Amino acid sequence: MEAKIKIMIADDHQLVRKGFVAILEQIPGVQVMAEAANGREVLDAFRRLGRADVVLLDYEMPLMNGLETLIQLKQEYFGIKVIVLTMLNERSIIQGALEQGADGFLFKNTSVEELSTAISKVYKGEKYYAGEVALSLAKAPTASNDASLTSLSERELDVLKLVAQGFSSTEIGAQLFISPRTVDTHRNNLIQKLEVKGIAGLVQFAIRQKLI
Amino acid sequence: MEAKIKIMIADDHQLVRKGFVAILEQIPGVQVMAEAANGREVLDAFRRLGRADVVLLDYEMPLMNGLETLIQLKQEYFGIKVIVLTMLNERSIIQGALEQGADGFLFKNTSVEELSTAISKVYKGEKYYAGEVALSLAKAPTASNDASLTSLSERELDVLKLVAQGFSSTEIGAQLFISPRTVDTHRNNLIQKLEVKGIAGLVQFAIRQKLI
DNA sequence: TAAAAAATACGCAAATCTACGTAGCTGCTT
DNA sequence: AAGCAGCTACGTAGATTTGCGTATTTTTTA
Repeated sequence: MEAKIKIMIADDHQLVRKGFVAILEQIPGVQVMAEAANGREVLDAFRRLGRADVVLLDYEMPLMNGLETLIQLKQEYFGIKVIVLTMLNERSIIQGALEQGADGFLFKNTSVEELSTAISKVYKGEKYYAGEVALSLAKAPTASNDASLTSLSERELDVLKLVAQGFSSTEIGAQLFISPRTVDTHRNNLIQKLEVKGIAGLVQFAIRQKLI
Repeated sequence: MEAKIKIMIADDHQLVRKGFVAILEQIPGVQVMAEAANGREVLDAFRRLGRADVVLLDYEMPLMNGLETLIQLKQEYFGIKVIVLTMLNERSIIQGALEQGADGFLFKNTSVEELSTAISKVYKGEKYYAGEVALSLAKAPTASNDASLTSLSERELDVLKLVAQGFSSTEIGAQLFISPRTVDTHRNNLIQKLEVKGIAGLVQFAIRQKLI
């Protein structure tokens, strides 16, 4: 009999996480090695208990989200297999995960069978992406999805957050110790970069990116 | 030996739902009678399979969310016990559920033990609310939480939606066939009613209320 | 290292928003 | 019928946003 596939699970919602554990324990050939409520706990667990074969990462997590965790894991543990799970079908999430070398990508509305398939494939060194992944990537990337946060400068991010919180240019200038006119420039550049309409569009973007 | 508690589960994410099933099946005295991906499926299942003892409703669901389902169930099935589950710790959600007679209220980061406790208590006719519930309700309701949508007029809602989408007063006036000044008035009344700062605050409110 | 690109900062004018008021009209309740 | 709430409309004045330029500094790239 072969050794079981050692799995580590990260999801911030305890009930959901325990649910995953319960599901996985019903899959033969799989062994849940550890659980974590966020990315940091995953790294801690690796240091304490040694490496897992496959890591199941929920994307939406506090402290350290799925993408950040994926990057760290791939960097520190050569050959580690990671499957990213998410509830949100958003191009930016998918793209980020795939760029960082996620071995699998699934949505939370997939079946237990698909999860099982993904785990064994990924374990064998293959990739497994849910069908919706290709669909989402096929969609022409709009600036607001594509440019996303990475294309914004530090300063622009500062300004964006404050704008989205309802501060005026004058107030923001005072907080950042820059001229209100400079704040205007940043705001305008943001509006252009993100291809949105006015302050309202910026607030929408900020909220969707969970900046506020 | 007593009859098992018949439970119905509703959650739109298949993997999460299956996880709940797996968890519940490990709890003695409990029997999962049916699953549903949304509120409508719950009502269908009741009609097809008869009533469950306890219904576990995820709040966030498409087609018919937890609150709407709760209302329907309480209306059509006297004495039915319902536990509402959610990921979001938001006063409006909690308040709505309790007002509509939810017998239990839990967050998705509770433990399996607490879930088990809640189910058996609720089955016996008692109420079970997670500790955070009281905390959230204790927080003084701000206008933006309290006044919420109900205190806004139809026209104000129209204007709010358009403002949040980034249209200017002039554009909105053209769309609604009213003077831009009138749009200004509505916008200003909204800002006052909701006690928010400017357009940014309105957009935030609109998004949180899922108006856009 | 020089050229190019990006980030940062500021000016100006027109459009817009914001915060005050005022006021006629409609539909509903008392 | 009077009272009330909501919708509509307008005015003024100051603050703010927005669109369009320009310039300096920093970073990236060739």
